[in-house]
Amino acid sequence: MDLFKKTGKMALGSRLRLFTTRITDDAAKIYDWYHIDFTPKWFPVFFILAEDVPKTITELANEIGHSQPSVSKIIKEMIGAGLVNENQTSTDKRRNVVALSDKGREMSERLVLQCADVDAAIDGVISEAHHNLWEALEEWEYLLDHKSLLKRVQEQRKLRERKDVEIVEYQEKYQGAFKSLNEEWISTYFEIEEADRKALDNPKSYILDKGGKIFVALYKNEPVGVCSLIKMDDANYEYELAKMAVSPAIQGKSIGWLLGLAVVNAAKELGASKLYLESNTELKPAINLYHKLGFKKIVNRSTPYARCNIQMELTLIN
Amino acid sequence: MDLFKKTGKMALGSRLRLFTTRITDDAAKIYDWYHIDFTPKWFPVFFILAEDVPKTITELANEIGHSQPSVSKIIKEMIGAGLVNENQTSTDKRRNVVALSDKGREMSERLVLQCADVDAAIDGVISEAHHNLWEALEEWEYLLDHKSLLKRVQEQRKLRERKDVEIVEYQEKYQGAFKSLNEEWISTYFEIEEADRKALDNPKSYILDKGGKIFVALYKNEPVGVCSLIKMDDANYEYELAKMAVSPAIQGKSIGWLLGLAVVNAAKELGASKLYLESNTELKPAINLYHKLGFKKIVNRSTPYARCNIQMELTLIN
DNA sequence: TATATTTGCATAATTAGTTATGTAATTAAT
DNA sequence: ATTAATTACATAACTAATTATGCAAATATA
Repeated sequence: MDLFKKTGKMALGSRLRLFTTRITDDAAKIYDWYHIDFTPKWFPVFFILAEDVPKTITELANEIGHSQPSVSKIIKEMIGAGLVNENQTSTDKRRNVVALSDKGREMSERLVLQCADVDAAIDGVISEAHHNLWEALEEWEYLLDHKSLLKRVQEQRKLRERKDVEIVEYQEKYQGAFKSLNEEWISTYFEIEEADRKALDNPKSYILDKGGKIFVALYKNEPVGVCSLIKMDDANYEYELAKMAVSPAIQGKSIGWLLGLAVVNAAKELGASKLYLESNTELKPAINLYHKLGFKKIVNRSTPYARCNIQMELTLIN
Repeated sequence: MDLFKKTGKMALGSRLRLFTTRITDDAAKIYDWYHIDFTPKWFPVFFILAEDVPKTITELANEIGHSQPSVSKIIKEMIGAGLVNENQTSTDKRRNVVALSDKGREMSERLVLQCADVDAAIDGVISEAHHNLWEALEEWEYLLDHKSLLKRVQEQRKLRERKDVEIVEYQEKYQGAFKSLNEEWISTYFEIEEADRKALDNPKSYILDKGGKIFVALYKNEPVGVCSLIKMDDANYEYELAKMAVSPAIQGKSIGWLLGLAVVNAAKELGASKLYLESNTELKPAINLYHKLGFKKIVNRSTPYARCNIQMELTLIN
């Protein structure tokens, strides 16, 4: 298929499907040529039963990796072909214990030679090829058991998007973004308070000049998130993490996490021993993020914000 | 799947099927995760249309290697999803020319990033694996185009069966087989004649002592075929190939061919320049075999056998 | 020009699997 | 000893492909 040279690996599934039908079609022809009245799809079930241990439908399904109804149907067909007997003795009347019939056992013997020929033929292809398909399948099964394709794609996306994300220090030109990003989420969930307005309108005098810091997350060079480290006027805490805001349009790119890390690192560099924050339990993703950053809930602090119903701290052991 | 360690390569088809569904299921989850309303089975058709050249149903089917009804259905679904427009201008009213809609083109752009991530993820698996699945598939497609799996299995069977076949020179103990194998086919098609009886009862005096040879084909050490090289008493021909008989139970194992070769080679070794035989056109497989050995039909020879209606010769250019 | 053949496609029926569902038999829990 | 939960399995409905079939349009042929 020339197509797959162009599509890239995205079409792996399609390519596999096409290839699989090709192999299965040939398998059917092979049974035919050996004058063996047999269907490729019976093979896995038949193979297990050829070990001559009676099995239930469900046991067979588990061993061959099919669904139970699939085995149910296959067994029905094989009974029709006289290869299998059902309802072998069992005290449990729910179970349908099946085993090869005499005709089945006889067919099993006849299949041995065919199996040997097919095995040799496939080994032939393998030896002609540079890349071993059989081994590759085994490896892929193992690797995907370990980490699914979905998971791997998710990681790739993160990796790609991280490349587009940059955390920079505040500059005058980001004042608009600093204000609007914060106003967006505050007004969505709560009311904007006087304390907010002061800080958002005058970040320089209210945050930076007092010894705080503001970080801006740029996505493709556009500001999409902000977070500040605010110097506190308190005996217990020197710094507060506050005014964290990420554009809702750009969720799932770890921007909150990166901003949080930047603030925590800045606090460490400034020699802070603890970091404080206040928030609201309604904001579940935010609380989750704070937990991930290592913050723990504390109690009994006063706050100028009405919306605050949870307070947290992070101990920075340098 | 542990099963496949036991079954051997015979279960390649089953293994591939299982693996394919696994990949396809994950692919569906991936589209989902990207919030793209798309089905893996649309991908090949979509990919072709994304080149922005309108195509007919049949053209698409050929390019992606599906049947025409399959594409017909896929297109119907994609029209339903608003990704494709049908009945683009065509003078030929049978043709259904389809192309991406604006929504389809937009989706194509969104898919680019996802494709890149999937590609990278699959490349990741490939780099973790020792055997390259993608390359292996490409090689197998090529190798099976060149020679099908069926053909390869047929060859393996021949090879296996040849190992059980041995051509040996006549010994006294094979006299019974020499007689009965010949009597079997002669009496099936014709009458046993006096000339037959003499040679079959006394191979030593009638064939060997006159400077001829007899070869016996053993299958698993049992005599299943015979053929003789008989010294002739004729100005034109020194040797005749005769009394070729193969047990009907053991057809298709090239035993006739091997016996014929043995006789021809013996004739060459004895320095014969031509080899003669007579037969009956009723015996089509035999005549075919003689042709394959290089014999050509000749005319106007007398023969002691009533059943003979064709005569052939082989020129042995050493 | 009329007729036969070929082509393009939709629709129907089939295949080999899947989930979803219902029911009887068994086991666990009160 | 009931009742609730679980289990084993068959059956039904769905899925993504396939072949088979039929019909209209276009092309070739007489």
